[in-house]
Amino acid sequence: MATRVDVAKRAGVSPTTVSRVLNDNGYVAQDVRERVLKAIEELQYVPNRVARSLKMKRCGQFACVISSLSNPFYHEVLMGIEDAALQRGYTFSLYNMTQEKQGYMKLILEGFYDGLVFLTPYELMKVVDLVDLAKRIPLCAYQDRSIDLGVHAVAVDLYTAMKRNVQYLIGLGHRRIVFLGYEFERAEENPRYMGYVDAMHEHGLEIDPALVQFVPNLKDTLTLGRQRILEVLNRSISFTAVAASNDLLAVGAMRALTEWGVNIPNDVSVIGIDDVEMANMVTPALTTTRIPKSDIGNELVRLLLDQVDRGLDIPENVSLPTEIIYRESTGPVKS
Amino acid sequence: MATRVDVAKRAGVSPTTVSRVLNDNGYVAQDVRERVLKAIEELQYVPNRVARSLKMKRCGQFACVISSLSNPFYHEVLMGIEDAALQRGYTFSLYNMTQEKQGYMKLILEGFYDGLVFLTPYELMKVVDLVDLAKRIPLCAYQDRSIDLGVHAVAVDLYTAMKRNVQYLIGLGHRRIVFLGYEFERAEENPRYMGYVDAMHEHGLEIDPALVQFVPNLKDTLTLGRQRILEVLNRSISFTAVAASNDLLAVGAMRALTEWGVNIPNDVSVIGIDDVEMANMVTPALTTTRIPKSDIGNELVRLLLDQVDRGLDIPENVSLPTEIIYRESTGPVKS
DNA sequence: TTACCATATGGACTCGAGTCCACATTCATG
DNA sequence: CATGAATGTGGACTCGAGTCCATATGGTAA
Repeated sequence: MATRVDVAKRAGVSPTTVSRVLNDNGYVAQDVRERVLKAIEELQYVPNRVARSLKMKRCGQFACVISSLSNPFYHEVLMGIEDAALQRGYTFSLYNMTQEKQGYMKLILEGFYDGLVFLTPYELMKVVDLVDLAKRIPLCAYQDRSIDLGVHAVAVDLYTAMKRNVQYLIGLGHRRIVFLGYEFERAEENPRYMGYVDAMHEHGLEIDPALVQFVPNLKDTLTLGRQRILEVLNRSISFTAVAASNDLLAVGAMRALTEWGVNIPNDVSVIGIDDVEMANMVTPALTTTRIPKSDIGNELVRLLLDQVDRGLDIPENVSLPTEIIYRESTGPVKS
Repeated sequence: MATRVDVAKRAGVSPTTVSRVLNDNGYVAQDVRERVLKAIEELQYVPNRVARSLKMKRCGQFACVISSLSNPFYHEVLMGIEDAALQRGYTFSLYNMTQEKQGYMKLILEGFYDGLVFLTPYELMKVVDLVDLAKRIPLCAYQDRSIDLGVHAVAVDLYTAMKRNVQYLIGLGHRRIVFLGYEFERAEENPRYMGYVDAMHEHGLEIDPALVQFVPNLKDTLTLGRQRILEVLNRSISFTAVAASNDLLAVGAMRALTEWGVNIPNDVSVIGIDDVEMANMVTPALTTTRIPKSDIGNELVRLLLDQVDRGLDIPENVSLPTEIIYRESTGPVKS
């Protein structure tokens, strides 16, 4: 690999001048500039980013920690991150981190990254201790809880999202609505569950424990959704709608219903949250609340670079809006 | 951030000694070692990987170029890559590259990566000119064609995979078998298509052009699969089985069949290739040929590090075995 | 003519860690 | 006791690029 010195020799100038040409600062005579550019061309010279990083104390790279590549929700977020990052000359590394694999945390602190994006469930953030980490490296996170993480964060208002979904179902005449979602240690930190509860209460509807189906926060979301609804069906609990916490759970629910010969949406309506690609693929197409996933990615990068460039210290919290996408899986209650 | 010099000062030794303690080479007195370790602990010192990389001309990182995160096939490959890489102390950056975004190629050559893994369709590899690129940086690729890329590559024998699938269908009594897959410029470079053709011919079956359904190599594989099969159904072309080139196409086909009220596998059998997670999620569960995806990731990393560590120059080609996973979407022809 | 400023170029130091070499010790062996 | 090997430590240079400062030339205004 050719270095700056090689280029300088070939062009008959000093390395300093080569730098000036490359970074376009300081004075360089036109003919010298051309000679240097020619030498660069001939030697196929590409400046060494490692050396540059050492000097500049900025390496133009950040790490992105996720915990499951197979969750399609994160794909679009990642695309948003990549777009925003590359646009500003940043690249990013992907860490597929789980509770067991935290050893890699140290790798991340080795100065190879200007910042860190956390795209993992809250459980993992808690274990890692984000606040402490943020003291050592610029950091931001996406989170789906209604709590203050104490670090720069992007969130969407899932409380409103779920509440709106349930209100919509109630508006269609549904009364026996199954909640399908994750269980948090503290219910009040669970925006989706609270949205469900409040929407029901505001319409004078009781919460029937039999209709509240919690699912552990594991990999196989689709299967888990199917299992919960199969159980409800097996226990002959009556219901006319399912409000799922995400699209994978909703699709799992749809699969269970289809297996039982239950028609969607004539017998039971199903609504999700996220609007992943699959939501528009299944039959019937899933009505769901769209989360602006690539916007989340963009905001995460913006928050990160704000810290890197301007050294912002006070944690900023961004909340992004959502909207219902009406498709075929929901309909009025048949009398 | 504390540096080696800070640690040295605090421990009352020279930076050289700190290096010796860290890398565990050369002689260090026991009490000195302990003092240094204590200083490291107190200062929360982490060696700077950028500086180390500059000196060592090895940065412990490679880039992985893919062209679609949403293709679930690559997830497991990526996991395999990550596992193998992190195990050897390497991290990797993800480049979600498309034909339009090749500008990033230059970023990759800036010495920030020890090697490059290509996980993209052949079309992109061709445009980028892998052979030329391989002269500048260690490189390896996963490919799904029966051609020699001229660089280190991992492949699976898709010809045999498809041929075995079709033979299996023929063994179940099927004669009118739809081929659903991508179209290559040269058919002889299309292992899946050739496998289909040869299996048919070996059983004395003609290739009916109406049964050969090519699909452009675009993002929305699932939808495209559905569309092709819907068209076959609309044109009242008779068939009793679909041999799809991958699981997404197969699932798309299943969706089309279900929409038409065609029973799987009683009326039509469907078989795929890949065995992505979704294959076991759909109803009925998809019979498919499993491709050892995480093994592919492992092999790719091995090939890459062989080059980095031992400077292997002669392109090595690895081929991995496959097997049929029998599930519910295939069955004998009903008379 | 002198003074000053814009233009143009190179020297030398720096970033943080690795490493060769020089220089002290200490210890065992002939 | 002398010699050499094993042990222990630090100085100085290096990796490749950025940048401050010194220097040189040309031009213009006082």
